Amino acid sequence: MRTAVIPYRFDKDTPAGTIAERFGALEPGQGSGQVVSVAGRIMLNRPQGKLAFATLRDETGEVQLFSLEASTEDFEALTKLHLGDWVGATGEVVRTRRGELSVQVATWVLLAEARRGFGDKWKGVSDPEIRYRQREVDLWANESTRTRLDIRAKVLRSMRERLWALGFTEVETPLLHPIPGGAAAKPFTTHHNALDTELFLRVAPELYLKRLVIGGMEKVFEIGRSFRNEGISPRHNPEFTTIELYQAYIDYTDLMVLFEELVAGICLDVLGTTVLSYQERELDLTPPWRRASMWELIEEATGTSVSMATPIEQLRELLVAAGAKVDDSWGPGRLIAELFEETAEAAQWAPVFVVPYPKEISPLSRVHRDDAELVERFEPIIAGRELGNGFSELIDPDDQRARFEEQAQAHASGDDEAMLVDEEYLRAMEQGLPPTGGFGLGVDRLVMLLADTANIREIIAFPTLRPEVLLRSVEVETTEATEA
RNA sequence: GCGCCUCUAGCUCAACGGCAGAGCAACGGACUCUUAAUCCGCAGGUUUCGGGUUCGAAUCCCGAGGGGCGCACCA
Repeated sequence: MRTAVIPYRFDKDTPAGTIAERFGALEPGQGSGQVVSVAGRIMLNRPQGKLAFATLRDETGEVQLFSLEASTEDFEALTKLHLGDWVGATGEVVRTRRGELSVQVATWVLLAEARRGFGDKWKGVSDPEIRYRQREVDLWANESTRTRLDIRAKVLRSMRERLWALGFTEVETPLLHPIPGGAAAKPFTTHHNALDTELFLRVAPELYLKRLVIGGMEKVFEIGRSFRNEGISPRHNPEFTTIELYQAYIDYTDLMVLFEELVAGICLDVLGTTVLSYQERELDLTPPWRRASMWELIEEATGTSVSMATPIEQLRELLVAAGAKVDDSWGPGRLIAELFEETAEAAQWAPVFVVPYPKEISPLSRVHRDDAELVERFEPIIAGRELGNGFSELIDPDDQRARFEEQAQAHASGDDEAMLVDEEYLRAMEQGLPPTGGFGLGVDRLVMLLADTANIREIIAFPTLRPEVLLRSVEVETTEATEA
């Protein structure tokens, strides 16, 4: 290995991927007279006696390095580079006799050594253990990994640009909450030493965002992480990204339009079409999406007609017949919602807004203007999965207090996902929340659709895994010796 | 949390009750137009770990650990 000191900077002036476009007209065996500096990783190395070929890859693409013992500095060392080593190289752009556009290296410098390599040079790395735990390896070994992360970045960018264009203000609210609120979920718990107080990682930003609306921010959104202390699955990561959006003076019908337009618009920005292929099946996101009630969809799926007026015993029987558990405390609303999830939800492929929702399972939604048992809430279902949740916000502080108290009672009797009474939020509501519509959207789920992945880990750079146990005793001894 | 599947060289994989192997990477060498270059040579392993059955275990059984999938829960 070369003993030269690794430089602190390198004047890279040409992305590898731009060379083909700029110098495509060169004939085989011809030089361009143009000297460029490229930098990246050695992906393949083909020394051939007194000349050598190597494939250099950077973020933009690949280019061949062509070296000659007679004219390339430190030729011997160049031919001994390892796959994965970072190098910077400077030389004329030429096309070799065999027709490959190349940088004919005059000078070069090692920028980093790859001591570990990147797996099989042809097959790469496929072991999920390595792919998820050592994403840096996966990113280099598998091009599609980079593509998926790029799609995620484009989704976030498009989302922001579209909302900015609509006049929304992006805000940030606390991740550390004194009371977990805004969603039915088990929180992570932590502790602040100086305040000597228990804090929770947020399960949803909802309540803080509505307080900003109370404070006069009429159109706000937040894109960020929430945390739920629940199971991990191909569709669930303990930390996940959502966008929540609130706009004063609009209701749930306006929200559905906003939602479908936003999702379809993002899809158009990222993929150039609103008709995509997901898991080898066509999925058309072109608005408007269907609006349908739970009972309508249940009837379609099962042939059985149900409604909020169906006798509770019958609903219980149907749910048991569908193979689900039934809790005695559940009213008709919860039973119908469970029945829907059990029998009809997974079958919804094309986008559909399930609307309205039972009041019983919606502690933050405003009562439906036409039916006291319902709320003005919807959930968009795409490819069998909930993509989000939205509603006309509950604005009456007295009603909100009553709903919180119901939740707190459920919590006290063992439902550890039920909410608690949030006095801070109730006080804020008493300042006056105008009629407001708000929705949340699972960003990871949306990215999964656009990136065509069935597993959420594929579109999260570093998904949550059980911590790795590395044997470090030798390093610890070294450290102690140094300190002593 | 429960169920099913899986774990062999750095990577990708064979061997499936009878001497643990190949390709790539690595290491040494040859080669003046290669494209997963080619050729010669060399090295690489507590078969995830711990028990058990057996004359003999990577292989069969039990347990532990990591991972994947399904269920549950949700976005």
